[in-house]
This record gives sequence, structure tokens and C-alpha cells, in this order.
Amino acid sequence: MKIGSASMQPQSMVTPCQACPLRPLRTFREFAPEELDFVSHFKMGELVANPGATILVEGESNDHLYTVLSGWSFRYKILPNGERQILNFALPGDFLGLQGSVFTSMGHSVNALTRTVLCMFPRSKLWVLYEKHPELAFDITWLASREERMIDEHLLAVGRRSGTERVAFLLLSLFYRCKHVGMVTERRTSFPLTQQHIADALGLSVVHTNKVLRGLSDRGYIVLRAGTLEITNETGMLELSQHPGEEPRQRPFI
Amino acid sequence: MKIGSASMQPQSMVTPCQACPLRPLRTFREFAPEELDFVSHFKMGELVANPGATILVEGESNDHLYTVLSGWSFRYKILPNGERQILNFALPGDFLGLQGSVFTSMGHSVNALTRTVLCMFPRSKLWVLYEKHPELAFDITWLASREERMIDEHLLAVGRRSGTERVAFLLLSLFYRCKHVGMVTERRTSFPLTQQHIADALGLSVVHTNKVLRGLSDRGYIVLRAGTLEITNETGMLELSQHPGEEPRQRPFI
DNA sequence: CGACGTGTTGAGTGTGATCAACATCTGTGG
DNA sequence: CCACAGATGTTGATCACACTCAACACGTCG
Repeated sequence: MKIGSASMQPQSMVTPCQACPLRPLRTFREFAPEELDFVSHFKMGELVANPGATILVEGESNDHLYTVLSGWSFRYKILPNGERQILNFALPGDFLGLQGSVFTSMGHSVNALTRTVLCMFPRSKLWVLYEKHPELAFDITWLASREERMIDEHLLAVGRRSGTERVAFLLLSLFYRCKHVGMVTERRTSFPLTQQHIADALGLSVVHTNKVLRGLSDRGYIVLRAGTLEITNETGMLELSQHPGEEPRQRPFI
Repeated sequence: MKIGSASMQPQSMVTPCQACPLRPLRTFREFAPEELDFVSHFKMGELVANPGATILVEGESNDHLYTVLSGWSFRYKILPNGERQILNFALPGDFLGLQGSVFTSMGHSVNALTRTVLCMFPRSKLWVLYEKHPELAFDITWLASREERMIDEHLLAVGRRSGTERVAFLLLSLFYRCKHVGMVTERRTSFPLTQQHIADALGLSVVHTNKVLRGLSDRGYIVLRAGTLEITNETGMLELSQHPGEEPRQRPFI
């Protein structure tokens, strides 16, 4: 596997928070002018991670927090015997690296799936944020709670759903998340996961994952090819996977 | 199943925060006098939940936050088809109900396993905490991150470990958590879970869980009976389950 | 061109599920 | 005091979902 690299962009080249392409989306909450002002100073630059690049490493401490600006990445853990469990995927607007700022080290690693651009915030200023901007501190708690909720759902899927249900569940969840950040047009979204990623997220083997995907395609639920996912039978997918439905709207982000 | 009840105790009957039985434990961080003062006003009373009683309900909003003072409880989700997935267990010092205060509703339910006493905090004052006590706000974020870390570990276990490994992993994790809050004497701790609980936490059937437990007993790893768990071969358990070892020291609590 | 990552399919196997029966123990009511 | 119901634990027999192994197709890239 070719491991991509990650590089830091100087402040001058980055998109200023005032022109953030995500904030206008209906999904994200409004910012008061002074909040926007603080965040734009909080942001120290951007990190560009190429496909396959490692953004955060389990066991290491990290001096930065990140918000995904564009691209796909994923959080995962590795067992001593080499087995990988993908814990969650990160899409634009998602927050990464909190554990490494709050504890002495990260409990998981993060890799880029596609070229990923992340806003970098210095851990050293996190405390100022908590002191001076309780609303933003609250937002961080909110985001941590949302992450917890997503893992809870994921754990329920892995623990108590069959292979087919799991795959349908994951695809639907990711589809809805893409939709909320404007990445879906006409029931379709770009979808950079390999079958290995799906398998590692769901606790299945690649071979079985392949057969399940084939089954879903054959029955007309989805079309998955060339890095694109199309949900051709949303109702069917909802029933099949016992999915709770789309995540409600409006959320904060930093 | 006999469903227990939960009842609120008037302020006068409760243990004051100044005399909190948990705070002196080495596991928990020190409090500045003004923090202790705030928290003692933040605490509005205690909730006593009998075994089997429901403390929090998925889908409902809740006006209170809780810290477990004594007893065992567990967080879980139920699938439409009735399957239950236990997400985590809560021990003394653990924080509950954040989701219901931060979102409009809880994403999971919480039930008492034994008689459980919880400190109640009003959601309405959470905002004051964020404004006036950024250190405590940070502690809440810390606790949310810790919960996330525990679920990550749990997800890794359910997704990528075998039945035996999973059971060993869960027992060891709970054992270490008990140890940190002073519930272990001589490699033993009280252990109120039924095999059904273990199965529902690990995504296994009760029957298989029973056989696995038997196997662990027969091979001398554990002794589990009459509500007591003894780890008779800790090294063996660590190897078998590929467990990362005891959680590091000092943590905050509210 | 070959190497490698990815996807596909078939054959055989096994871990863990399901079904079923029974043993304990508890609390409840007759 | 005993009979009974219900929750829990135990064990064996059978079954199936998902795993492993294996081979091959296809694309991209050096």
C-alpha cells in the first residue's frame, strides 16, 4: 500500500473562517460575530492529508485539534494480532483529536481515505476557549456527545445485526451524513470506501462483505461502483437495516 | 421480571458533597474549595433506583444529569425486533444523562442492576457551570471523552475478538474499573451481572456465553459465582483477551 | 511487462446460534 | 408447609451464517 503524506499549509493559503464553505449549510448552527472572530484566531492553519496518510496515531499525544473541511477519513484501532476495527468515519464538519488534547494520548488512529483538508487548532488555546467562550466549550461537549451517540449506534449494529443488516445500516448512515453536508445529488454520493473498509467497520470478512454487497445490488437496493454509492430503494434499506432514520438537523461545529 | 422503582430523596437525607465517599479515592482528582462549593449547590438531591428500575429512557429528554454514587447500572439500546445491546456499565463516579441535556433526547436507556444511588443535577444549571466554572466544563468534556474511549474499546472487542476473548476482555475491564473505585479486595469483587447481561453486552447468545464462562472457569482463569467475580489468573486473562491493561490513574468527576 | 490492490466466486469448515430439556433457586400464594 | 411460577444456569444435539482458503479477473502503476 502506498502511504500518502500529510503536509501543513501556511496560514496565508488557507480558507478564512469568514469564508468557510461549510458554515452556510443549513446543517450547522449560526455563529455570533465574536464567536466567528475567536474561531478565526483559534484556527492556526490547515493540514492537507493525501489518501492513505495518517492524521493521528493511537498512543501518541497530539498538540492539535482538527475539523474536517473536506474529504473522507476514518478512526480505527488495531489489535495486537493485527486485526483492524474501524470505529467511525469522519466527514466535513466533524471534529477530530479531542482525546489527545484531553488525555495524554489518543485511544485510536485516524487515516485519510481521500485527500482531506483539515482546519488545525492548537491544543494550547483550548483552555482559553473554555474560559472565554462557554458557548463554544458547550459545542465541543455537544460534538463529543454526538460522536458517542454514533458509536453507540455502530456498536448496536455490530453486536446485534446480521451481516446484511449491518452493511445496509452502514451504507444508509453514511448516505444520510453525506446528504447533510451537501454531498448527495439525486440519491447518489461519492463513496471512497473499499470493501475492506466496510468489512473492518462491521466486523465481517472481506469475502462475506462482497457477497452481501452483491446481494443488495442484485435485489435492487443499491448501486455501488466506481467510487459512487446510489441508494435505489431507501424504504427497503430502512426496513432491512432497522435504521432509525436520518439524524436530526442543526448542529454546532467549530 | 420484577421491575423495581426509583424514588427521589429529599435534600436533607443525602450525603453532602463535602462528605462525598468517592472524592477521597486516589482515582479522582482534587477539588478547589470553590469548585466543591459550586458542585454542592449544583447537586439537588439523590435518586435511589432499585434493582431493575429504569433510570433514563431512550427517546425521552431528561431534566437531570447524574453521577453514580453507589451501585451498578448499565446503558443499552433496543432494536425494533427486541434485541438488546448493552453499551456500557456504570460504576460509582460515572456520569450519566449528558446526551439528554445536550440533545433533545437520549440515544439510549439506563437501568439499575443493583440498588443504585445517584447524585442529581439540574440540567437548567448546566449552562451556569459552563459560564462560571470552565474547569468543571472541561471535566465534563473529559468524562464524555472517557466514555467514548470505553465504547471504542468495546466496539473493537465485539467487532474483532472471538467469543472467549470477548468474555475475558469484559470481565477484566470491569474488574479493573471496580478496582479503581475500591470495590476489589483480594482479586475479588461483587459482580451482579447475569449471563444474559454479559451476552447482551458482547453480542453473543446466552447459551454460548455460558459455555465460554465454563471454559474460563475450568481452565482456572476465573471463579464466578454467587454474585462474586474472582480473577485467578490475571496474566492469562490479559494475554487471552489482548487487553491493553489497567486504565491510567487520576480522573475528574462531578 | 509484472506487481499489487481490489473485487468476485466457489468449496469446505467452524464458531456460535437455535432448540430443547432439565436443574436450581427465589419469591408467592394456597 | 408445600406447590407453583419465573428467572437463571447448565448441557447436549443440530444447524447456519459467516470464516478461511483458493483461484481468478480486472485495473493501475512503476
